[in-house]
Amino acid sequence: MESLWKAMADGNRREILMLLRKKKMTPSELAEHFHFTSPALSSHLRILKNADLVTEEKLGKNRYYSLDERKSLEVISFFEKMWGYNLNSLKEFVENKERKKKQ
Amino acid sequence: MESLWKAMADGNRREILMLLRKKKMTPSELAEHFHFTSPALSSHLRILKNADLVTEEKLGKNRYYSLDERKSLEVISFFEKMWGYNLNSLKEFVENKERKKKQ
DNA sequence: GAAATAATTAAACAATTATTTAATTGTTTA
DNA sequence: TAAACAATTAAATAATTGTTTAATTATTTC
Repeated sequence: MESLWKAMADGNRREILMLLRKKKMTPSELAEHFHFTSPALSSHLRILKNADLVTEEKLGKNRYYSLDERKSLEVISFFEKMWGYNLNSLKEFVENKERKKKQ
Repeated sequence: MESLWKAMADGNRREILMLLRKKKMTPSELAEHFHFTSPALSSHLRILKNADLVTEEKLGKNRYYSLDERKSLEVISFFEKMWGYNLNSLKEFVENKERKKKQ
């Protein structure tokens, strides 16, 4: 839990996660979107991996990183507990948003 | 958004938030649950306040801190966007959890 | 098997964040 | 109005995190 929050606390790392939403990517591909060196990127990816926010897959000389969905549930349930969102009010929240979208 | 994540990244601050779930509290009351000095506590409270996670209310020589619910929605919708939870799958997630609870 | 590529780890340095001690502000009450 | 209390701000120090350069590992290709 601790490592998850620390991992999310950095804006660059959140951006990496956003980039990984649609497809798995190698560090080289990711690097095109940032200004730091590859060791810096590597370090961010390791932090995300230790927090189970991404998974790593070796293929020849490339490594592919992709989003790991499991952790998001953990964070959402933390927020439920935190703000006294019981499940019903979270459901209401979702439904309200749906209503707004349709307008 | 940035300050929100930074604020949540610290375990002590998350604990403070947990303590504030049920009732508003003064720094002195909060201090009973922690080992750090009051300036340290003060600093954490300021960080939480700047992130709009708590509100402050002055009453005589006391100050009461309470949870500010608004921000939680912001984080939840970030997670929705991030993990491609569209609202329906979030609703499903909620409903699955409800089902499990009833068993 | 040498050269090129992809990515990492190690070590040093820079920057940020957290904690403490000391001093200060504002409020109550004797 | 002086003493006590609640909490804060300021300044210094300690601890953690992030970034860089340099060296290393693993894989492919010529």
